[in-house]
Amino acid sequence: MTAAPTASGRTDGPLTKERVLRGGLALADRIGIEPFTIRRLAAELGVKPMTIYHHVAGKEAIIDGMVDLVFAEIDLPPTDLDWRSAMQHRCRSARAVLRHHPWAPPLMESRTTPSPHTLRHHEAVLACFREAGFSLALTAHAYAIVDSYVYGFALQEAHLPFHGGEAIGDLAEAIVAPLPADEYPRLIELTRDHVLQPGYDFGDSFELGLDLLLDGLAAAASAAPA
Amino acid sequence: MTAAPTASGRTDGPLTKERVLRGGLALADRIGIEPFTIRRLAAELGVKPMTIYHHVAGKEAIIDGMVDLVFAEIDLPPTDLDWRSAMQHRCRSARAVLRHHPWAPPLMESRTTPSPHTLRHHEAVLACFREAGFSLALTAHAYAIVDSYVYGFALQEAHLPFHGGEAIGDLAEAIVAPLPADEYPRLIELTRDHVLQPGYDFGDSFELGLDLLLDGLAAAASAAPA
DNA sequence: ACCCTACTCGTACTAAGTACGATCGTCAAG
DNA sequence: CTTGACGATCGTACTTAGTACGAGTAGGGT
Repeated sequence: MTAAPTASGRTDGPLTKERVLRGGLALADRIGIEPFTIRRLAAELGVKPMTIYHHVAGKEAIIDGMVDLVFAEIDLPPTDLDWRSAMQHRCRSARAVLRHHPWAPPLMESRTTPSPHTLRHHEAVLACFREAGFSLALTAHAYAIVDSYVYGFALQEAHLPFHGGEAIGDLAEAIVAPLPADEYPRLIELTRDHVLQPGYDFGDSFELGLDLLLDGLAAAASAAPA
Repeated sequence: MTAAPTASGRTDGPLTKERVLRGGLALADRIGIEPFTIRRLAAELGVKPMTIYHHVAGKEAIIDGMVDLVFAEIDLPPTDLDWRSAMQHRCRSARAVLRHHPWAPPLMESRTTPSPHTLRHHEAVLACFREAGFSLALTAHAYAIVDSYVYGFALQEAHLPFHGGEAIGDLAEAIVAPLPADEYPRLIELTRDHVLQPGYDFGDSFELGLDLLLDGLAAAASAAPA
């Protein structure tokens, strides 16, 4: 057992599971999940590939651990707010976190072995709904609906080749330009007259959709309370 | 020699791009996208691996083509319905299609080279909103929001190890049983008293969430028309 | 008969995951 | 100080996968 794993920002010393996972997170953030390999992670950590296998069971275990670290970054719904504000905070946090880990969204729902932070997160979200008076059935619906939206939005955002409303022109232009204008008029119209206009930001849609869902859930909850 | 070269009964004739893609679709539906390999696809098609490369550019091109086939299966919003019914129909169709191709959701948004059916689909969706009087800005929002929800829901559904409300018990039980009851009370409560109850179906949440979004968009559209 | 073209495939190179066993640093017991 | 045990590290090599290269083969047109 490795002693003294206390320091969080330590870069030297013996390799630990912690350092493997944090290194993996940094590497995936930098190069994405597809070219993420054990060999590259080993290079990132300054060790040889097989060294890693003495701290984790394999690549899958590394991915599992990295996903759990991502869940750990997402704020839980604050317990001192009304449920709507709390969920809004949690969903905004999730989106912000997932923007920094674009590789994560497709993986977060595909892990079948639950990890501690993941479980704690789900527990807190469920508690938020239940303590607001949501029935079990409505809680299950709300849980599925809100997560679908947040992950789906994050998934789309992750695959956009631009961020924050700049540098969008190149790609959108490159995609739309060669299209026959008479075949895809709406697509071209939207791109040229809206997406390519200054100030456009795909992410602006997030708040609107989240508001629609939370408003709708609030109405459903008051229509059929516990 | 071109006729029936192999013993196992499969469609004969020379290999075509069409047959490669359809075979890939069938293979991915059967085994998933992770173990999907050129060699396995070749075996599925009754051919040697390198033969495939004379019909498609590479594995990426195969995935692109398969994703486009999936888009082709999704109904376009019918033009003879009001926009809300049309979008509802399109979204239900999308969900139904994606349930048959659980590997597809994470890939459908990551293709940067648009294919014909994909473009036609997006064009039709945009036309549905625009012809209903949605402004460009609201159309962009609606497009992002609805797709986030549909893909996110499909993504979750794809990773559930059960379908249609049966056989859920084994896994849910196996996951929840070893959890400390005092640490995750809400999680256990929801699982035991709702998810494991007869008649529960995760997919039932889809309609509710879709209704909330479409209702909200309708309100937004009438509040701020063209 | 001859060649052109399309189609198929054998061989082999590269990259990646990882099992096996050797090496090495460290430290307690003698 | 020596010794031996143990955990961390790594060299080597096996396996699977994508795919480049070029050889064989079958029809079809001249």
